[in-house]
Amino acid sequence: MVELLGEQDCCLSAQEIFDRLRTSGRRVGIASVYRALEQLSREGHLQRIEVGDGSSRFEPLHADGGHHHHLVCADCGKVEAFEDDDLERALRRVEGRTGYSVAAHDVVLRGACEECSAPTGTR
Amino acid sequence: MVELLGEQDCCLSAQEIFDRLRTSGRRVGIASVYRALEQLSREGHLQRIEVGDGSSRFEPLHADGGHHHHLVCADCGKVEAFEDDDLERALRRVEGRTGYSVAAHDVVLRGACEECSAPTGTR
DNA sequence: GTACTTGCAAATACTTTGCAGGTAT
DNA sequence: ATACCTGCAAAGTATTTGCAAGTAC
Repeated sequence: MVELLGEQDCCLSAQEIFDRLRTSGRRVGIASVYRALEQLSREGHLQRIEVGDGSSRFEPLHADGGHHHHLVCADCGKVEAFEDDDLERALRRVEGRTGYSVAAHDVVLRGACEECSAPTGTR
Repeated sequence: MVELLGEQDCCLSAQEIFDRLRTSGRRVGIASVYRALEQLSREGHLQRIEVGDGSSRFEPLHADGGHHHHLVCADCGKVEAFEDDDLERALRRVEGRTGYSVAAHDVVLRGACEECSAPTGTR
């Protein structure tokens, strides 16, 4: 299961992980998936992310420092990743001002994706 | 209930709203709270926010354009608001690049608040 | 044997829905 | 009367926990 997560580049929900493990033939229980996810995020290998679909998603924190945020289509539910150095810099500046020791940050942009926002006649 | 929400400057969970209404003597059901919240966010008066505590929070969108994000203490669960123009600018730039018509954005910083991160001996 | 991990089922938490009773028109 | 809104209780979904069985030492 750790291997499976490592292969993913973007966030997965617990249910998606469970389904993939099952499809790949492993007889696991959903409880073990949650247990593993909880442990891995406690250890700092995963970040828990909420995109507003009612469930948590989990994403591996790549050791190479690459770091991204999410873009969620309010219409079709698709989740995409993006990264932006300017944004990261602005975040770090804010974090410094807060008085908190900020351990993680999370940015979600919500809107209509190109397909879903295509004006009538474009397709 | 609309009045109650209007008085709040930061986000409340459905349960908190329910409790306040009950405390203030109104005999409402939790279902009506959820129904009102759903309607108000559909109409664009409220923004739904997830801070990772397992429940949704709702926050009035003030007509005056003031707009803030959230800082969550990973330890005690406290939620505070902050705003930063630089961050907003960076977000708008990213939004323009995405190809999405971004309707809302949401930033959550997670970490230990000043009290919870106080080094031993400071209290 | 003990200690640890696992899958299943039951329990819990948050949210939504069905429905009967109430109010307004 | 019809149409709409409400509270309660039941249902639904996501997540967590208890426990018996399995594995490693």
